[in-house]
Amino acid sequence: MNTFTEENYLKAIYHLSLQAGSASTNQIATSLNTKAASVTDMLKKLAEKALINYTKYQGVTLTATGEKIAISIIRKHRLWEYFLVEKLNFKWDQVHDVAEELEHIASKELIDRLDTFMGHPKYDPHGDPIPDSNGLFKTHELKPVSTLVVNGKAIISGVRDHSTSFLQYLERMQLTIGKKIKVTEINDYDHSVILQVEDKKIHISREVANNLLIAL
Amino acid sequence: MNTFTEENYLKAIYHLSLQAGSASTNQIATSLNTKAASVTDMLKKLAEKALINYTKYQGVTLTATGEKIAISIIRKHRLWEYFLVEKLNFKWDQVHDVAEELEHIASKELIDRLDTFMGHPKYDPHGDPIPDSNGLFKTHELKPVSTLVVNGKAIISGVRDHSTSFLQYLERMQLTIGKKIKVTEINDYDHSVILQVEDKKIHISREVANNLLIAL
DNA sequence: AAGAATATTTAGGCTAACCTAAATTTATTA
DNA sequence: TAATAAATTTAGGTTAGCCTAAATATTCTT
Repeated sequence: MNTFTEENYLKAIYHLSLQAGSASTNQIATSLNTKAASVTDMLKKLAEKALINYTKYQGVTLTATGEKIAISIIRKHRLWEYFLVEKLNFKWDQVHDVAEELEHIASKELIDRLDTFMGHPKYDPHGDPIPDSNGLFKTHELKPVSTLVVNGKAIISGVRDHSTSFLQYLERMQLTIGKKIKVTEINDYDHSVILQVEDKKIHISREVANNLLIAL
Repeated sequence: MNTFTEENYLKAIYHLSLQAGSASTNQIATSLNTKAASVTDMLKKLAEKALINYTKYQGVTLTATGEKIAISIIRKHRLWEYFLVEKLNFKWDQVHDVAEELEHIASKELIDRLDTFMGHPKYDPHGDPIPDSNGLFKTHELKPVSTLVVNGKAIISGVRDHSTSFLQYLERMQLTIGKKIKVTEINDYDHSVILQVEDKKIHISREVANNLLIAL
């Protein structure tokens, strides 16, 4: 088995690679709140264990084995988040840190039973897909609200920014997963957007429109 | 906060002290599967943090602070065991190792919500009392079956041995928590006992009678 | 109460994961 | 393309928790 720290590295590399194709030492250091030198140490170790492809100075990608582990951690993270919100009534902005701890509980049986207990949910509270027990899931193709044109309709389906403050903002604005929206106006000057949500008009900034994801 | 290892030491010291009043270096080493020299290191550290009372060669006891932490870990352990059995349908002999991991999840809010979700259970699946969120619980005064006389009646309420094999044995014999029993015979020679449980007669050894706990 | 047995502590070392500072490589830009 | 900037790695050090072997304290036995 792997240490918590190794698991955190694998997860970070997975997420970073999704965006850029590979992860650099500095990106990993930033995302794990550690220093580049520490990252280099760990990269050697993970490469030694054949969990990453690493050539000095060139950034890293996960091997098949490494990816499998990363996905299993993400599965655990998202299932626990679902549990915390749906069963324990946590708010969606309160669950991340606790799930960061819970995701390292090793037992596969535990997580498969938890999955069954909750009825095999497909998405976590933030709209991210939950891998099944074989590690399969659709890498969802969501677009930001900012890609909609006037009169475009869509359903709020995810977030690009998972920070507490953004999630709290969305909750206050009632811009939560599953809501139907329609763009009624786009401001040319600052790219802010006015949305029709149920019977309300909601004005959001360009930044929010970029970080709020939709399905059509 | 404390490390997982520190928490495990505090828990071990708590359990050992319950029996003998204090815990010795060797007892702690045995119970944590480590070596006496490692224990001595940790005892110094815990004493430094004022979590234990330690004088060289004299064994240790928990301070009030140390005990509070130990009890909070026991609360978490037992609540998780209850969850695993009652909600996820684990068998009572399968939950210990997973609970050993879960008990170190820090969030107090998590555990209090979990407690509420399950309806504030008073006992875990093995009959051990669950401390409430203030750390209060009745240190239960159960006696072994072996203290009963012929025709004595009681209710199975706990176990002294939490090993997988003992728990599996009890399950096979249908000697589970809550069952009403009556002693129909005691064998003078080997101190084995015949119990009436529901409509069955069950023959148990002296060893089992010593490790199975009852309330009257 | 002295010697033997047992328990405990000290000394010195190891590994995982972190750090800073210095060296080196890669990327950028004039 | 040379020089500067930025990114990365290496060198050397720290802490937590563990270990073995040796030293010391306590307990038991006679």
